[in-house]
Amino acid sequence: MKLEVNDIINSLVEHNELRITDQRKKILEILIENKDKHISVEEIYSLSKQKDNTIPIPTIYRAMDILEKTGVIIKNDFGDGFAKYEFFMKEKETHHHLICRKCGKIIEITGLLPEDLYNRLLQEKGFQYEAQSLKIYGYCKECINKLRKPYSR
Amino acid sequence: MKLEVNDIINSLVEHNELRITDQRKKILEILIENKDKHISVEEIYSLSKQKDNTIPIPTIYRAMDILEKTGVIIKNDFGDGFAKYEFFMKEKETHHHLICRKCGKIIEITGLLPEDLYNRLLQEKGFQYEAQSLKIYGYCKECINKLRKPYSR
DNA sequence: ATACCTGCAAATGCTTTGCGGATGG
DNA sequence: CCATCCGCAAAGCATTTGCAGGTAT
Repeated sequence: MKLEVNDIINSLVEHNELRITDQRKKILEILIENKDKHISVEEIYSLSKQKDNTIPIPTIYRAMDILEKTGVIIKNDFGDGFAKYEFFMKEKETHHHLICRKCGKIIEITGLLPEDLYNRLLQEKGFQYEAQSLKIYGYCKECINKLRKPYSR
Repeated sequence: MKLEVNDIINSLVEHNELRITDQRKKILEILIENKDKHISVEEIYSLSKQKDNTIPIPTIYRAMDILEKTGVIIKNDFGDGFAKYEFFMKEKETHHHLICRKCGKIIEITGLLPEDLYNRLLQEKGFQYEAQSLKIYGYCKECINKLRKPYSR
């Protein structure tokens, strides 16, 4: 764990002009400890508070911007008002997200898209999509039965 | 045009307990005039100002909430900070959205998903997705050549 | 009559910014 | 040494809400 943080940090320093500070190290630790989740700035803030020292919200935002630009994390906006971040693991299979409109639950899925979709979109539309950037909204198992559908033409 | 607005209004009144006001009529007109676009509250506000009377922003938001709940419009969050609305046309083929991360352009696509995906997700994940709710982020033709990709592990 | 709607101002809540002081390389 | 970063307070900005008066049905 500690090692992985340092690996990333060394790589960052090597390839970029950014500096390594205690705050950024701690943020990276928290991100790695939660690498299977989608975590918000608020949650990172709380977790830093539970550890020794608290990292102020603006500092976290600034760190997230840099980590995103350098490809260490992926920023997601699932429409619930909080940006969500996930640690990027190149080893992990490309996945996409199902988002429940009611409870906000995120379900990860793989193998959803046709194999040739990337090339098809590139050729037909000139559009080059990002891995993991696909989102589908709807309702999860638990929420399906709690719905009302008032009016439709 | 006028007719279509009135049809919708009559249908709304019939099936719901909501009231038809001049403001809501005007908003519906604007939505229909822009039925091929994705339009923001701010744009609706500007367009109402160009017509005879100006509809205040909070009134527009409240109308949009109701129109969305009743299925007349679809609300979209493309991640640029503004909710975007499109008039729902049942005649139109189900479409999805490609969103350019750089310029914000929206490209509509159809026939993207495998036919059986809806049932597969329902059975495998218990997830019931909304038609038209799929989004893929990436870069459009025009923006692809203006990019930099700094660091990747 | 009365439940619903409007319009103004003010509040919300996530995110960003300005700036003086601190610090990594 | 000095460019970058931190931390605090304050600002930004889309969206929401309270409330008093208005309107549709």
